[in-house]
Amino acid sequence: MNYHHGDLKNTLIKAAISLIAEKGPNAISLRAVAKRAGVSHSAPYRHFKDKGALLMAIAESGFNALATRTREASQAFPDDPTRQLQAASIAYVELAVENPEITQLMFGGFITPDECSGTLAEASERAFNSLLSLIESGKAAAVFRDEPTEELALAAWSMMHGLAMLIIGGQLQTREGDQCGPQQISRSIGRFLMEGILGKNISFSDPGHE
Amino acid sequence: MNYHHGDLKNTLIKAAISLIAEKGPNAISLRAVAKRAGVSHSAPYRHFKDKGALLMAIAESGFNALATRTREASQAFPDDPTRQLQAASIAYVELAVENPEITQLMFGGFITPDECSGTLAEASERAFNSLLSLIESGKAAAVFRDEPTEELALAAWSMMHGLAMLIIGGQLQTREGDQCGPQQISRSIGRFLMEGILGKNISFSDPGHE
DNA sequence: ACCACAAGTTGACAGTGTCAACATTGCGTA
DNA sequence: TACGCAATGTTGACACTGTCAACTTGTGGT
Repeated sequence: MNYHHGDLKNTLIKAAISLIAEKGPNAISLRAVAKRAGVSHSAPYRHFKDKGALLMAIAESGFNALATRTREASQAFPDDPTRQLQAASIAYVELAVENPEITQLMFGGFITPDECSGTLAEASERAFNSLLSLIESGKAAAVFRDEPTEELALAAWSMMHGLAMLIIGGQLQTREGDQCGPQQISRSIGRFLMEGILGKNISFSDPGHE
Repeated sequence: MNYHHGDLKNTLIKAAISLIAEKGPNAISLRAVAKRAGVSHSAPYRHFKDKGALLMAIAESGFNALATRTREASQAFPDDPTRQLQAASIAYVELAVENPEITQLMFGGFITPDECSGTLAEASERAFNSLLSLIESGKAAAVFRDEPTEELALAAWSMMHGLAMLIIGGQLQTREGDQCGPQQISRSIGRFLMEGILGKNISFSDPGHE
């Protein structure tokens, strides 16, 4: 094949993602990634400063995926902040559970904050900002409680993030006997959050049926 | 010194903990641990099958610490399930934030579930069971809502776990400008959970003052 | 006293991240 | 068209890591 690959950077990222999905984020080697990409062991250094830089690029794509997926989910319910929040919450947990290793890469401490590139922080920022504006519109519509937006948003984020991490970490395997899938679990525990946010008893029902 | 160290196992664990606290859980080497313990590079293999076995022992001690600390915190408020839950929640987040690297070790996917020793699962189980009984007593006292205990417990656990993980991961560094400490954040977002669990507006106030 | 066994050491091996030196290509410029 | 340079990929090397086999040194039970 060509001496010059042409699009090695993205090929490396994809190879790394597939390897991470197989062996976990801490068990992959740069050399194995290069081999899977069909390239020599130190070719990656022409595109990434470090092994960490490659992992950061993957984490960044993960944050972008999270941002777009939650945004899309909430956009399915215009003018209904409650369902928007429900849908975004469920989408968050679902995406995380579908890609456990990448989620661990994003949040598990593999990337130190000081070497965190600006674009990564931006992607994370975007995801949180869309949640903030969602909460804002809910408050504006007098559907959500009149509390500090950051606190409401952080409460929702924390709960869904924690649920996702516990599922991924296998902490809920034995208990909660009927492993009823992330959707059901999200809904069943999201009720309590919703009631706290709304200030009244509302069911955290299936947002998939209109 | 003695050729036979006497208590090398615990010495290794302590050395590993101190190294993890310095360099993070994925950056430590078994050889560095051995060196810090003042022992040869493959001495650890007389006490741990693997590098993973050492990490698992540390994680297990972490789960035990979490279990005892949350239990102690809740025991400070006998016959007041609400404050018990508050205190346990805050203690959970505080301990996690005080030991970020070990928490990442425990929940960040460094230990695969299949190689998870039974004693580790037990320690994790104990922590969750004490939360379950806490919720139960709250329901029995007609203070908590009459909902499935597992769901209530999971809701509380998820929120505090997620908050801890977000803080540790540095995701809340830039936003939430006044980094007012884990206690304050726990309280401010725990309010919404409490209202959902209690079914009425109650302040998630400082449990430290009686 | 002695000896089996636990506990620690040494040396080796394959992998890993990383870098320096070298090879190959494609593109802009003369 | 020919040239030369920068970008891209390769090879070889180095220190470090996890792990194992072989060896050494203590220690407790008979």
